[in-house]
Amino acid sequence: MSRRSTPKSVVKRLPVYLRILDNLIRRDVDIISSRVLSEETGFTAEQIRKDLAYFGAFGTRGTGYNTSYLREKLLRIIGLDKQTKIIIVGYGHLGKALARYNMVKNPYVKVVGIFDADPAEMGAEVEGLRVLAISKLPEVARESKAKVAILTVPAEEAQKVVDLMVENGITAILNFAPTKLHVPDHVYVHNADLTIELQSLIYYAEEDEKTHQTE
Amino acid sequence: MSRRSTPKSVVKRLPVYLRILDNLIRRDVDIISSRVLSEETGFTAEQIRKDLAYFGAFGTRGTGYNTSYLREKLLRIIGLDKQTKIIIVGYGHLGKALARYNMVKNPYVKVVGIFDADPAEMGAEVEGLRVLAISKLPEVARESKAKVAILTVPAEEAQKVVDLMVENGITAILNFAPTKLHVPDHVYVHNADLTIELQSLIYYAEEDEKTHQTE
DNA sequence: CATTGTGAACGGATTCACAGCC
DNA sequence: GGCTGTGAATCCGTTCACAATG
Repeated sequence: MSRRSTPKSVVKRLPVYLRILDNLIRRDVDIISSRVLSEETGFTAEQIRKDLAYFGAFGTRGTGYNTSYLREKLLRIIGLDKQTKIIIVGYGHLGKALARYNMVKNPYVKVVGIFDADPAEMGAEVEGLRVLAISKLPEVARESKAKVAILTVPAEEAQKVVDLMVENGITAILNFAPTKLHVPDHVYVHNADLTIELQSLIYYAEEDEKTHQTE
Repeated sequence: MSRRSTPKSVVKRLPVYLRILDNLIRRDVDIISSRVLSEETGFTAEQIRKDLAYFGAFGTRGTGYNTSYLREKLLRIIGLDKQTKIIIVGYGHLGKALARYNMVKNPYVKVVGIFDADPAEMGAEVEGLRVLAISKLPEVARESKAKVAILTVPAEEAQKVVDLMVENGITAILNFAPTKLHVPDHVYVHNADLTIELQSLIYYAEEDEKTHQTE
């Protein structure tokens, strides 16, 4: 299960499969074919089979995939089999929303620290967690051994905060700040600048093009 | 400037260029080379030249690109030369954040309607706009001629809301709901399920892989 | 016999290498 | 001389077609 070389395009689809499987299991569906998964996800059946085969042979020929078994495998592959600790830095509108968002209430993820530069927000209680000054980040990150961070600070402060995160063991960052982050090679950054997502959407707004759902 | 066939990969990068140009112009930089744009964006210089050349020859050989001129061109290409009207449906934590987010305060975009199913949220004032019942969506969408929508309702309600949007002229949707949307061919959906983005990030959290910033 | 798993073909996007131009 | 614009080569991901198998 070499993480090293998995195509990014595959990794992006794995959580989608997981979500569908969670739904199917909740509806007591035991077996699912790549064909039906295709209908639920919008990806082609071949692509789904290739994606899954990438990590091993999880299906049964002639039958399909066992939903619970596949779910276990996917949890393991993604790294959600144990609860992931994350920190949130930036407690503006977006940081607040994310802290309260379902994402963070689901069983796979646990927020272990929320930080902000603005003293006015400090001390606020969110889901039993106090908002702390950024100066407390090193302590919390090190003690919790959190590896994942969500960044929603203003662009001007982003790089400084990222340097601090990286120094203290963070290796994966979901970046909402509208700026390119510079990080060492072992750190993974996923940019999710919502302004940019909205602007590329606008490009398509006026035209009558084929539908292409993008993740 | 055929919108019809532009590669999606190119479209995703255009707003990034725009953001850099805005910054450069603010700092009174007149000329920029693809090399420097490359450093600012993380994309290769060749790729940037190809992307821009896709829409015409905007640069000057031996010199570079005029920042203001290129900005004008990009605004036109993306469709931001005139203010884009958008609606936001779903006024939970995330919808609230987005309504107040900078994205929406920037000059390119104007929110013309905010809707929610929950009467408790209705009537709330956001930036001079009242939160309305979803039953008012058709009227507002038609009168404003808005083409772009941001969707942050729960998964169960998403499809119903989308059908209503599409009936009333929406052609581009930024979907935060964790579900696949079914839309006619002329409607473009961009999925931005934050749970999924976080989960694919977690995949990378433990490994020591090369940095690959993704947009 | 239905459905998975996969080598081969294909196509789209990126990189290379250089011609064209200021 | 320096930087853009672009055809050719390459790389990577998707689709096709089918062999493998419960």
